[in-house]
Amino acid sequence: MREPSQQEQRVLTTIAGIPEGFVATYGDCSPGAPRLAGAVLRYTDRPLPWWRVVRADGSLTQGSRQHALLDAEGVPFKGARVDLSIARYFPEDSP
DNA sequence: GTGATGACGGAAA
DNA sequence: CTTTCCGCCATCA
Repeated sequence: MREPSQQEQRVLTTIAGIPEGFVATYGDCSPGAPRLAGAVLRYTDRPLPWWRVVRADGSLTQGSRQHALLDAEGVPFKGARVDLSIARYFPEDSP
């Protein structure tokens, strides 16, 4: 297994630290390189809560599966998007 | 080794 | 409101 870079490490740590009922954006997990966050979720073998990661505008990337999981956690929706003004999680408080 | 791809973001038109 | 374009970085072919 390859040693995770500092940026990858941040992505892993951030996603793992998202509390139930909240979400974080790709940009929050990987500032300056949001595509990296997407790549990590695609290729990692770690058990991460991938459904709690949404686009910067609150729209989902994994359609109904993601919607169902978030809805089950009580994440507030505004139409087809997550209401980030309520459910957004800010990783700066997390290690 | 080079080039294309993608679970993105933000600005511009 | 929508569409287009460029930057970003690990993985894939």
